Amino acid sequence: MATIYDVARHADVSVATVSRVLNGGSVDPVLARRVTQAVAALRYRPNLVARNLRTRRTRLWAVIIADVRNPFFTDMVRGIEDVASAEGYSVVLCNSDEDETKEADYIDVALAERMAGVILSPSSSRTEHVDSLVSAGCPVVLVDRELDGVRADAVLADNEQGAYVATRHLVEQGFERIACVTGPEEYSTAAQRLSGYRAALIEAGRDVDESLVRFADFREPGGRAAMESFLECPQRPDAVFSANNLMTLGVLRCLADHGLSVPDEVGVVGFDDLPWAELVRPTVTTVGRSTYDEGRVAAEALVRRIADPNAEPERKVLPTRLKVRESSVRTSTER
Amino acid sequence: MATIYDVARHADVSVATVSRVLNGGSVDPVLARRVTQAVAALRYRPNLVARNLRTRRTRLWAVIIADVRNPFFTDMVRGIEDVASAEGYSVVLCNSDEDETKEADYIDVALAERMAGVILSPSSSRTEHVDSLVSAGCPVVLVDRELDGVRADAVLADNEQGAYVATRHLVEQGFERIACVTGPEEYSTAAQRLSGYRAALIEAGRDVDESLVRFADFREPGGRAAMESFLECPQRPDAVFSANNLMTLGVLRCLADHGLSVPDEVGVVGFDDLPWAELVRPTVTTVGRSTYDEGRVAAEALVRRIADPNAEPERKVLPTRLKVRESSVRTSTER
DNA sequence: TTGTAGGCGTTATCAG
DNA sequence: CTGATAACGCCTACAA
Repeated sequence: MATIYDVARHADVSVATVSRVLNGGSVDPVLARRVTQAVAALRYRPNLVARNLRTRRTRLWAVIIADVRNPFFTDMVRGIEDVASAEGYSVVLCNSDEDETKEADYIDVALAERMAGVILSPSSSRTEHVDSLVSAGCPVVLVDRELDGVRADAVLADNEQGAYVATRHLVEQGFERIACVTGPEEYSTAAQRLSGYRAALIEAGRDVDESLVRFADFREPGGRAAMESFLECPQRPDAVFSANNLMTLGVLRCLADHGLSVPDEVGVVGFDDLPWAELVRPTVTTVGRSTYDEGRVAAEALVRRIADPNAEPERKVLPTRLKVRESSVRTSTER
Repeated sequence: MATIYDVARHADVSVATVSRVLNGGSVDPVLARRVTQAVAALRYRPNLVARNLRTRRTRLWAVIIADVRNPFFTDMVRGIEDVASAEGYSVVLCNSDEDETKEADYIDVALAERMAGVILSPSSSRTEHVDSLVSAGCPVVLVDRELDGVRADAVLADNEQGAYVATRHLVEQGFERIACVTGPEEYSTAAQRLSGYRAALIEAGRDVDESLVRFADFREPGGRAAMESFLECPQRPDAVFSANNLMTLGVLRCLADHGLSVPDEVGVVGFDDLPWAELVRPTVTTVGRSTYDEGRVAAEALVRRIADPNAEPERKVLPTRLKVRESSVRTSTER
């Protein structure tokens, strides 16, 4: 593979001149043309590794997400990519798979490869890995999930409000025993969505029955298992609020397996959109959010952070919107 | 950020010794311990950019996929990641978004960053970008889609066979006018699946009506539009074979919008699994494949290719399996 | 076993 | 404007 020296020799100029035409310094048009031709002739491509070493920076962002199979994250990535590409960065996606160890590994790579910035949706409540990014001076933006005590920008959904509205909707529909399947207790999203659920029940003058709450794993099998366990209760719930899309899928599967009709026997509302929410019968009521925008806003925050490493961290909360569909609406003759 | 020189000074040894304890050379235990302590004290992390430059290699794989929002690709990535991590590589995911330009950009990055290898599902039939990888000596494995005239390993599904079985199934179910929505004409997968569809019709003694074939884009809106156009035909089809998962989603949406019942008015079979195939009513008949294995096999091929850059390229074809569900099965009293 | 020194491919500084 | 040359941080002969 040709180096800048080969090009210089071929064009009969110095490496400095080659570097200048490559990076836009001022250089005699005649020499510039010779260089350009040599570059083409030798199929020369600058070695970014060397350039990165010399300039001590990179044009790469690491986006470390908790689950590539979750449409929420992949949709969000689109928003990130668009901003990144407009700003001249390339995005590499890393899938931590809700695994703290993998997350730590990718953070190490991002740090060791001196990536220009990191957008992270943490897969653990341990702050040490993120702290290592922050303290190393690597620009980092948290997305979707926040971390207590970490001085970093964060872009989040209005989890509590979204869960509150969803639960209140179930109350208004006349459901009596409303259960909640939330995520791992240590995740901010799980806690906030649970908290919104509780707030709605309390506001309605109901007492919060802790036996109707499950902490699952934000994945499909977890949602399914949680629903399964509800069905074994002596007093089975007549409605469920599920705190993310994948678990909603599991809840619906479980209900289908048991031949329970939705919403007549069990009403369902899920946090996060589902690409197929309107295809399922019944269609699924969801708490939607502007996923693409969450990505875009996070990317813009990263751009700002890179430009000004010492700026005060910002915490941006984006609104959610309840999309009422069939799974939560009782037919009027019911009850 | 500390360098290897800082560590050497702190431990009162030479940089060579530090390097040796870091990379496993033989070194006096006493010195080794001093080094380890210095590393910890200074929070030293080797600069991979410098290491990569010096060793002229990387422990990074680029996985360039055509669509992060397609569950097929993200599932496949899991298979790749597992092998990569076992072999000591890190995987960075790049989303070309079915866009030839983005794909070219990511290929450039992979090349310029001197990544150890690339797994690619091409977003175009142009071979020049892939050729630039191959001719630069970068190990590359094609996955899902193959490219004519490119000397690279490829891991594929048995597209023709899968499409053939799917279509034959529709024939056997008594559907008369079976349509096909395939992908962009230049993609091997689109062509092979169309070819399997045709083969089944011909075998059944039917003539292939080209007005029942659409070349869409492998995305949801494309599938929807294609189905829409079928419905405007004077002789509307009574069944559809859709050549990928996202387009199947679009087809189903279109059918639902028009209030057409599946499978009684229109039978549906889709290539690729759908995570929610069994949740939709009716459940969806699909041509499933072992997605995780495709990723695993591709990764293993890459490992082999890295070990032996001059090995003869291999072309691996993995089987598919028809999963018959409700969307393609006519009730016996029908017709 | 240990240390010295050269070089990986660029960019940046400084004379000319 | 152009061209030598010194870093960037690390690994690795080679010599001790």
